Formats: sequence, C-alpha cells, structure tokens
Amino acid sequence: MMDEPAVERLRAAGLRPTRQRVQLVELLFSDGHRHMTAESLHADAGAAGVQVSLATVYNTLHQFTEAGILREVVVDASRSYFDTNTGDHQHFFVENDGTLIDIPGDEIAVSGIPTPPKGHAVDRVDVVVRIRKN
Amino acid sequence: MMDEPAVERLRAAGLRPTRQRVQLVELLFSDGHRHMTAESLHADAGAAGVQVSLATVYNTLHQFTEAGILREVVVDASRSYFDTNTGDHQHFFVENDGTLIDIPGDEIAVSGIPTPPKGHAVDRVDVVVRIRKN
DNA sequence: TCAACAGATTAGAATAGTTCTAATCCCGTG
DNA sequence: CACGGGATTAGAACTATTCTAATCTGTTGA
Ligand SMILES: [Mn+2]
Ligand SMILES: [Mn+2]
Ligand SMILES: [Zn+2]
Ligand SMILES: [Zn+2]
Repeated sequence: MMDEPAVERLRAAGLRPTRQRVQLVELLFSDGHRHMTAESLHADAGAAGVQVSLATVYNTLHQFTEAGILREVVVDASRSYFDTNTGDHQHFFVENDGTLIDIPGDEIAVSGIPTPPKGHAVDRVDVVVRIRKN
Repeated sequence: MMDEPAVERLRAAGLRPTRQRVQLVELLFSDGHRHMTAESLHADAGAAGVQVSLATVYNTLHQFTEAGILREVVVDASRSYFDTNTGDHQHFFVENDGTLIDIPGDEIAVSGIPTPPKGHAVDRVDVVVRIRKN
C-alpha cells in the first residue's frame, strides 16, 4: 500500500489519517524535535498553509500525547507545552521568553529519590532547570 | 514594641501588617509547612473564620512569594501551587488527587546538568516525581 | 489625637487558555 | 457510491487568574 510516512505513523498510533492530522504530523515530525504550545502550533500551521482550527489543534495534541507520539511538559502554570521528543530527557526552561531546550537523558541524573508512599508508584521524574538571560 | 510574630514577619518582609495579611500569616505559618492553591487557601481561611477576598488571597500569595516567605511550585499546567517551605527541597506530586509531598533537599540530588547556553544563569532546579495511587 | 495620604482590600468585570457543544464534514467499509 | 461513525469546526462556555476603580485602613507627623 506504500502509505506516506505521516499516514503510517497515524495508523500505527491507531488514529485515522485525516487531512488535518496528516498535515500536523508532517509539520511536527519532518525536521528534528520541537517544543510547542497549542497557540504556537496553530500559528505555525497557519504560516505553513495548513488549515486547521484551534479546537482540532487541542484535540490533536491530546490524542498524540495519549498515543505516545508527543509528551506534555509542565513548566509554566499558565500554559501547556508539548514535545515531539518522547525519549528520556529533561529541560532547560528560559523563563524570560518561555523557551524550552532539551537536556539529553544520559547527561543528567537524579539520585536519592525516596520510596513513594505505600500504594503509590512512580510515573515519571521531571527535572526543569530554570534559567534566565542576563 | 513587642509585636506578635506574624506582624514581625510581615515587617521583616517589608509588607504592611494589615488584618488580612496578619491572619493569613498565622494560618500559613502556625503549624508546620503546607502546600496550597489560591482556592484552597481561600477556603481554609473561610473555614478558620478569616474574612478575606479571593483577590486578596491572590495578591498576598504573589507578594509573599516575591518577598521570599513562600515559593511557587509548578506541577500542573492549570493551577498554581504555593509552598510555605522555601528551603532546598523537591516534591512528589500525586497526580490522582493533586497533592504535594516534600522530598528533603539533602536526600535527592541532580547531577550532570549541562552548562546553560551562553548569557544564561541557572535560577533553580526543580524535580517533580509524579506518582499515582494504584 | 487625628487629618491626610499612600497603600491595601474588594466586588465584580475582564482576560486568556482550554474545553465543550452540536452542527457539519469526511474517511473507511461494503 | 452510500452509509455510518469518527473527526472537524465555530463559537459558546468554563475556569483560573488578573484587572479596575471604588472604598477602606495603617501610618505618620502636626
Ligand atoms: Mn491537558
Ligand atoms: Mn503567577
Ligand atoms: Zn524536550
Ligand atoms: Zn514543599
């Protein structure tokens, strides 16, 4: 059948390859990893000639996150960030301009995490190194 | 002059000891450390008979944070958390119920943080261990 | 002691990010 | 090619937070 890679990727994730999803996948995964916000992705889509509503951008970000092809990064209490890099890594967060920079997972390490309270399991360990321009 | 401790603390922080601030300080610092949300603090204040508007709770949380007697903890993209423990420590975040648990700063350690990009300085390193009830 | 003023509080309106609704659309199957 | 269920969408709704502008109160100096 030789589907395009974007269509492949959606099928693999169990998502119907609609025009919007295919174009968003192409935008997101064609050229290295990227960090985004719903608004920033919607703007980038518009700039790239991809016609998609903000509601669909939100839906898509959540579906992709659930499907494991995106991950959510919590660094700011007022905005959700998403990341095309779902591998083991952490972040610098530039507080001045709201920018994220990857820290490879094999460079950084967290030690001495106590045993979680009884009946709880660790889901994920997030490190955010907050930096500022000076 | 022998001011009450709450009044002392506010003076030391350069804040006028108004009725609302004094009562909030008493609520916040009388009995061990606590984590809170603007809404939860407003509710607790009400329950304790402290009459204060939600706007003042928000103002106060931000002023206290700026003054260094509270710190903000970013764990959830949709709500701001504050912490009376301003010392060196990290958190478990129970994703099921939105609860925070302290991890003492001398138990946990982060190593291998790369040098920040030129012209940037590290402000703080935050670790969030996300856990869930099972 | 108290007038006066700057800072603080407040109710309610406004804002911003996100989610919801319910009407329309379109992908996949037969 | 018709159909059915999932997907998209505009716009309304929602929620946390901030703003506004009127009122109040802590502080100070006469
Ligand atoms: Mn979300
Ligand atoms: Mn804030
Ligand atoms: Zn990343
Ligand atoms: Zn804490």
